[in-house]
Amino acid sequence: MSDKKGLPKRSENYSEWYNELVRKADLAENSPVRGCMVIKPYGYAIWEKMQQQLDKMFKDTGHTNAYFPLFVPKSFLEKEEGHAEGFAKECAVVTHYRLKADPNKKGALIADPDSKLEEELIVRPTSEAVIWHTYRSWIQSYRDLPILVNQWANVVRWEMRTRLFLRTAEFLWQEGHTAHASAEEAKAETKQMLDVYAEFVEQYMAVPVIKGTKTANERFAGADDTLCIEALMQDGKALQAGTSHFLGQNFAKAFDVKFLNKQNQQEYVWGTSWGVSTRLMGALIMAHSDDNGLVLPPKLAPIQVVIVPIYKTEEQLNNLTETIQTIQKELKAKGISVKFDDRDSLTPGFKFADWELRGVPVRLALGERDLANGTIEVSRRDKERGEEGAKTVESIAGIADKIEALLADIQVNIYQKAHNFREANISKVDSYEEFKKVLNEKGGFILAHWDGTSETEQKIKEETKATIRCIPLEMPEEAGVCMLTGKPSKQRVVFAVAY
RNA sequence: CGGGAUGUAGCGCAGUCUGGUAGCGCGCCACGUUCGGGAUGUGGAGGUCGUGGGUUCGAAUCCCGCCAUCCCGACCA
Repeated sequence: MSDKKGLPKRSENYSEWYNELVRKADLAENSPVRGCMVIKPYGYAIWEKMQQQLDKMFKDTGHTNAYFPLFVPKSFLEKEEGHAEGFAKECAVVTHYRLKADPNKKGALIADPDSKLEEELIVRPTSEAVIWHTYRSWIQSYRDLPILVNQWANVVRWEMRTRLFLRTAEFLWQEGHTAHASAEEAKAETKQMLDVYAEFVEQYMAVPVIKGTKTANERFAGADDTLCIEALMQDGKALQAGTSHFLGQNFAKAFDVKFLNKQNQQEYVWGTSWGVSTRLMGALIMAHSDDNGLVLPPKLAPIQVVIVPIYKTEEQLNNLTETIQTIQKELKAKGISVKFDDRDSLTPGFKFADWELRGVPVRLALGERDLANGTIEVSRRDKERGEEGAKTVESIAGIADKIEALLADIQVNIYQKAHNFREANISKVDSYEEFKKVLNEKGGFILAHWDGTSETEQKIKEETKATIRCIPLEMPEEAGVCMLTGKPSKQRVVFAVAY
């Protein structure tokens, strides 16, 4: 037993635990380019599962995929004022299209001064600008609407401080961009996609979220309204898991996108955009994992069941292999992904720890003893080592049905644990003193009254680092007074320190 | 962009003060013994000491410049 191979404890250093976990579970690593990451095969497999499910949900709600270019002419970005201001400080800019040998230094390359671009190209920080420019030529009549398009892409935002998955300079995401003939329809779309995100995060990632509206301060640059889902991490900090924006007619006006309505009148198009990114990976990791490693919900685990044979001789392995392959076949028939870990030269103990680290929901261990008894050892990852029910011995007969049920149970249990944690970490406070105290000692979501002004929000942020995560959609109205200014308030809002 | 620190084997580090054959742990390769919770022994491979210059008989070590990275702040849907 050496703890050199173990993770730091969450309780001792949460952020170091996170960093090490991402690395040790083979999810991602830092790249030679500052702020950018290499997503490793195992991490990418999880992202692919997320993509597949989300993509299905988008298509089920009538959307289709398309692809727009990586580069945005600078002039496009200038068109929507709020949008330009919001992103200008973090853009990668392409100025040249050719390299040449450096005359002053052998073997070195420089940007060829003769290849300077007439107009600089911006690596997209988001695609509203290119897409609305394109929509201009796609839309003439109300008959061309709505346009319901999504794209899977990478974007670049030159962040000062980055962390694997949570904030990287380049990240993968999807961005939906829709165009509608009326404000009502666009608003309904905005809400619909928020609901899709919430369903995905809760049902598949097993992470409970609060749906809400962003305050003006936190709103997307160029939107009239931003809806979001907010999740709570195990260290008491909030993570914005997805956003859906009602763009009003802002981009239509900036890019002159009009349509002729049924009354034969020109009208500006109404827009929405919505996105989730590889940051969801961060949410998934932080919401469920423990000091032994990753804990993955079965619905998103690339490997749902791993089988570890326990043997001494090659002959013993051969005896086990037959039974294991039968079990493997039965599980696969049920659509369960199974890995038979027959790596020689690694001890069972090492494999147990290794698969725990990688978050595989169910582990089966089979040895000679089991074979003689017709049994198999079943371990569930959602319970900690030694916890009641973490490990059981089951009969091999009918094992596939049991595992299928177990996977479903794990999915529910993981959600329930995260939900219980969040409920235990939502506090209602009525004074600023209490607010600061709870924030310091406990963290989590804090429900408090706020007078609705940006000044108050700003002041609280400066003094406590907590921001208004959202004005919740599904919480009863309640009269009260702002905890800072004492002015009247009709509803509590959600405060938290955020990632 | 301010403050602090660090660049030595794939990874983590010692060696630098006081210049003199480049080391340790993990990992890797081979073979043996192991194998029901992170095994172990023996042998082996692997290094432009970030980079450019200077001082010196001799530089990882001293001096100057540059580059890069990390941490704290500022910044951040």
